[in-house]
Amino acid sequence: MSMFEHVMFATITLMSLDRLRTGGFGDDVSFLLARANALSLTVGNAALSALGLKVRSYAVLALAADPAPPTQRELSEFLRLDPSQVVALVDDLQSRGLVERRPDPTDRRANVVVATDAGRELQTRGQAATQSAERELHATLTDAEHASLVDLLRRIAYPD
Amino acid sequence: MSMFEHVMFATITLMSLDRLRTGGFGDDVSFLLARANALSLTVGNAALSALGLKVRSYAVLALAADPAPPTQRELSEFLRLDPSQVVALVDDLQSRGLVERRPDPTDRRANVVVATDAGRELQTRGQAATQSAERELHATLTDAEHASLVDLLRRIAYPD
DNA sequence: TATTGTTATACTCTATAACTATA
DNA sequence: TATAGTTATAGAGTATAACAATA
Repeated sequence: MSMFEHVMFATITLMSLDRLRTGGFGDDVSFLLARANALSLTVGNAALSALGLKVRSYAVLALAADPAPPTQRELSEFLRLDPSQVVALVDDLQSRGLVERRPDPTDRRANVVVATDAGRELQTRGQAATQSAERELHATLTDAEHASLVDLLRRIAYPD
Repeated sequence: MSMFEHVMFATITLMSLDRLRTGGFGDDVSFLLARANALSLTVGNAALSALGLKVRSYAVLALAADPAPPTQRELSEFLRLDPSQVVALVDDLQSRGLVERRPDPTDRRANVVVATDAGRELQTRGQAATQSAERELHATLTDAEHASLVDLLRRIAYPD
C-alpha cells in the first residue's frame, strides 16, 4: 500500500477508529506526538516532492540559508542526526548546486554549510510549500491556539 | 555515535544552538513536532527497553489489552503502519506469549489481536515506565498546559 | 587527547507488489 | 470485485566503528 493510499484510506475509515482512540491510550502525549508528526511528515514530503526535496533536505537547506549558517556538527545536533547522515544530506544538496561547504574561519576542521543563490531560491519556494501544507494541517486552530502549540512544543523540544 | 551519547551530547551543547533556533526555522510547528517526537521516542524506547519492548510494540500491546481489542487492520490504520509491518509486530509479541490472534467472529478473514494475561501484566509495567518517562519530558508543563497540549495535538492527529 | 568530517558496514524501518482466503 | 492477512524483496533511514586532519 502506498503512502498516499494509506492516507486516503485512513481518512476514509477514520470514523471506525473512534473506539480505539477513546481507550485511554489515544490520549497519550507521546502517541499523539507520533501520530501528528507522521501526518506532518507525510504532508510535508508531499508538498516538497515537486521541488526535489524532502522534509530532511529542506531543513538542511533552510538552515544553510540562514544569515549565520551552521557547521555540519551543528546541523547534526540541531536536527538530531548522526554526523555521518549529515554528510550524505550535504553531499546530495551540494551535488545539485544548492549548498556549498566553506571552511570555517575559526576552525579548520569544520565545514560551514551555506546555501548558494540557487539554494536560496529553492528554499524560498520550499518555505511557501511547507507553510501552505502546514496551514492545511492546522486549519482548525485559531492563531492563539497555534501560538500556544508552538510554545508548548518548544518547551518539550528544547528542555532547558 | 550511539543514541545515548547523542542525547547526552545534545543536552550538553544545547546552549550553542540557541542562534539556530531563533532563525525563524526553529518555530516551525512541523519542525518542533519532529524534534519533540524524536525526544519522546528516544526517552520512551529507553524506558521500555528493560521490558523488551519499544514504543511500537508497546503501542500494539496496549491496544491489544483494551476491552475491545483491535483487528490487525485497525492496528494498521490507527498506528499508521503498513499491514505487513503489523504482521511482524504481532508475530514477535505472539512468539513471546504476550498476545494471541483470535478469529474475528464477525469476519473470518480478520484476526483480533488480544493480550494474554502475561501480556496484560507487561502492559501494566510498560504503562508505568512510559508515564514516568513522559512526566520527566514534560516536567515544566502545568496540568492545565498538559491538557491543552493533548487537545491541540489531538486536533492535528485526528483531522475530523 | 579530543573533535570534525568522512567512509564503510550492518541493522532497522518502510514501501511495494503478489498471493490466499474470505466477503 | 474488494478486503484481511501474509510473504518476499527492495529501498530508505539509522547505528556503530574506524580513520585522517585539526584543535
